[in-house]
Amino acid sequence: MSLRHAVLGMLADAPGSGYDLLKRFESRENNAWSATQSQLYGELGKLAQTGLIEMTVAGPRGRKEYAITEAGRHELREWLLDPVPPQPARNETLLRMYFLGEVEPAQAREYVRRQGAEAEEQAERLDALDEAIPWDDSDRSFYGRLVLEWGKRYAAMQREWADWAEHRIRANRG
Amino acid sequence: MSLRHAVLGMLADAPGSGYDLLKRFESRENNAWSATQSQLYGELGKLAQTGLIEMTVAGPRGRKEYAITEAGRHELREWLLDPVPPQPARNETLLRMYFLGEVEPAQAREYVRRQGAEAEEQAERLDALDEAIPWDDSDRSFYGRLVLEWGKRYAAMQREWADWAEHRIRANRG
DNA sequence: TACTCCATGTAATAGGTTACATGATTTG
DNA sequence: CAAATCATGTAACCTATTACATGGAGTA
Repeated sequence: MSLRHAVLGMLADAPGSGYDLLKRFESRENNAWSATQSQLYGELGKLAQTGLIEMTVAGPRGRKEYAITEAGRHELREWLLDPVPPQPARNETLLRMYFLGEVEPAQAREYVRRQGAEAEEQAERLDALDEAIPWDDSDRSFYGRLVLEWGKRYAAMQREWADWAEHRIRANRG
Repeated sequence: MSLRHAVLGMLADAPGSGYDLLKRFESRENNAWSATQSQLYGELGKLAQTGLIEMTVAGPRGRKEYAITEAGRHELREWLLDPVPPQPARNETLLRMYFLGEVEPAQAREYVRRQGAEAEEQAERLDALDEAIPWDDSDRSFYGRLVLEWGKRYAAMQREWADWAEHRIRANRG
């Protein structure tokens, strides 16, 4: 149940409406978690009901701004220090790799090449993001940068692996 | 809907029962996809109903062995050559990173250190797996090895990142 | 005979996606 | 005033997890 905690964490950073959080999911948080609009509003309702967050400002157009409560902050800290349960791996790109013997080597190569190209694009997006964000000395910036660095390294690893794999397919399968 | 394709792919490799596939998920495929027993049996039923797989042998203890059909193989190939839709990122470990400002620097460091240790264990598991698997010249082995290499590089990247992050926290937060 | 492993299934619940529906406010 | 953006919500459906339930076959 991590959406719950993603929301708590974001509201611990700063209060906001469902609409606000949605945008935060689309930009920064993107790297680590995602949620649909539908899901978000539902979760905000549940969190408010259980008292982990509360509505603080009612704005125009039915805007509801929420803030984390003490109970919510407590829940967030508990979750942060919990041992992370092993995550069920779900990587569709990688899953397909297993079965590429079903298609022509040229198609397999093309598939891998494309993964590499996408990783490169991702690396560029992250570099741009890095330069666009006004980093400061806050915890938010500090830990955010660690996450961004993770993303960069992940993208680089994928690109290097794709290059390697492409050559191997050419050498061994044609 | 990738479980469907994971099952098709595994049955394209070799026929098997739900029980068999479950074990394959737990070992090799582990790196890329996972499924529970419950889900698997349900999916096998649906695939059989739509004719993408068929029961070929009824064994002892109600054992039902399935094989992929021509229609199933066709579906599998189509899926393999489809462009991979962007995957919703869901990485709980990374998600927590964003919010580590909520806890003491020492606790944050410990959290990151633990991630590094787990990555190292994973690397060791993969090395052991590599040596334990009787690789041959088949497509299955060939592409399986590419996936394994991906896993090794991923584990290495995580470990290096964790080391780096740990030092950074110590230097900047205490 | 007891234990382990093989083997399949269902029900309840939770989590996630897509589509539909509606309307206010701001800006050019 | 038209268009873009802000803003929330619901319903239907699909996917995934946990727990429960049952029993056959092989082996020490």
